Amino acid sequence: MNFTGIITDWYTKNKRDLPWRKTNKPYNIWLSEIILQQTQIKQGLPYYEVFVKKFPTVKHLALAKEEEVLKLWQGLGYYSRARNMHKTAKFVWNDLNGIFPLDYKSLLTLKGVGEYTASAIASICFNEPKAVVDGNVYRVLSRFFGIDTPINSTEGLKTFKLLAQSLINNDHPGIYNQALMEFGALQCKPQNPDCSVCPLNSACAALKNNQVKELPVKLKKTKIQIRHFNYLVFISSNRQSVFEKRTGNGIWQNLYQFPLIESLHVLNEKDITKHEVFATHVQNNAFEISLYNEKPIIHKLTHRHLHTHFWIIETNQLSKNAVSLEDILKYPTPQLISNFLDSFNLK
DNA sequence: AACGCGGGGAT
DNA sequence: ATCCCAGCGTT
Repeated sequence: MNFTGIITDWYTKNKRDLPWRKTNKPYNIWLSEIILQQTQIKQGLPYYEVFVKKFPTVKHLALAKEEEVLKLWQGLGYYSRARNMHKTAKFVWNDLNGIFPLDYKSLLTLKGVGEYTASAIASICFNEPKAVVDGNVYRVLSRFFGIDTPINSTEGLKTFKLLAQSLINNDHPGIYNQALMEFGALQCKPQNPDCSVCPLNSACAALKNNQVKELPVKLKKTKIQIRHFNYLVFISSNRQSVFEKRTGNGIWQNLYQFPLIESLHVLNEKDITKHEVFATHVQNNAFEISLYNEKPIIHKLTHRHLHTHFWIIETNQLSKNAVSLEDILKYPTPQLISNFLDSFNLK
C-alpha cells in the first residue's frame, strides 16, 4: 500500500468520533473549520456544540447581533474569526440566497476563509481534490519525506503545498484530508510520537535518519513583550461601573473592558489618580481607591505578557458611560477580564 | 515577506 | 519556559 492508502486505512481504524464528521453540510463544516483554526479540538469542541445549537443554520447566524456572536466566542481567542464568520454568514444569507459557494475558488472569496479552509470545505463537502496544508500536514510530510525546508519560509510553503497536492486521493479527497490531519494529531504528534506502532515506520525518512525530533523545521520565534495594564474598576454608590467597547484595530477588537491605562512600567496610585483616563470618570467627586491585586496578574498571549493590576475605585457618582454592575456580565470580554469578574465578587 | 492576533494543552 | 494548535488578514 502507498502513503495515501496507509493513512486512509489508519484513519478508518483510529479516527475520533466528532460531531462535524456526522455531516457534510457546508455550513457545519465551515463553522467547525473556523473554530478549529489554530485551536485544538479539545478546546474548540464545546464552542462548536454551542454554535450549532444556538445557530442551526447560516440564517440564524446571519440574523444574530455581532455582540451575541462575540459573547458565545468569548474565551476562544482570535476574535477576528468570530467577526469575519458573522460577516460571512450575513453575506451568504443576504447576497447568495443562503447557499455557500460550491467550489474552492469561490470559497476563497469569503472573509476568514483562506487556502486551508477553502480546501477543507471543498474536499469534504464537494469532493473537490484540494489538499489541505495545516500544522499536522507540515509535520507528517516533513518527517515521512525527510524535508528540512522551514515550513514557514516561502520555499517551504510552496514545497509542502505541491507535495500535499500530489498525494491527494482523487476519489475521496475529504476523507484523505481529514485522515492526514488526524494522523498528525494522534500518531505523528509534535512531542514524543510512538514510532514503534506507526504504520509508516518502515518507510519514514525522519525515523530512519533519527530526525523525528528535529522535523519539521520552523523559522524563528516571536519575541515576547511586556506591557503593563491598569484597569479602573469604578463602583458607584448606585451600583454602576464603566465598561467600554474596544475600538480600533488592535487586540480584542469590539470586546468590552474597564477603562484601561496602559504603560511601559509599573504605575502607582498617584500615577493612576492623576491620569486623564481617571479624570474622565471621576472629576470633582469624592473617591476611594484601592489596589485589588498587589501582585500583577500576568496574562500570557502569544507575543505579549500583560502585567495587569485592577484598581477598585468607589465613588458617589460616575460621569459617563455608566452601566449597572449586573449588566457587565452580559458583554463579550477578553478572558483576562472574565477571569477577574469570576474572582471579584460584585456584591 | 513579516507581523499581529488568544487562549489553553503538553512536556 | 517553550512549543504547538484543522490559519487569516493586513501592511
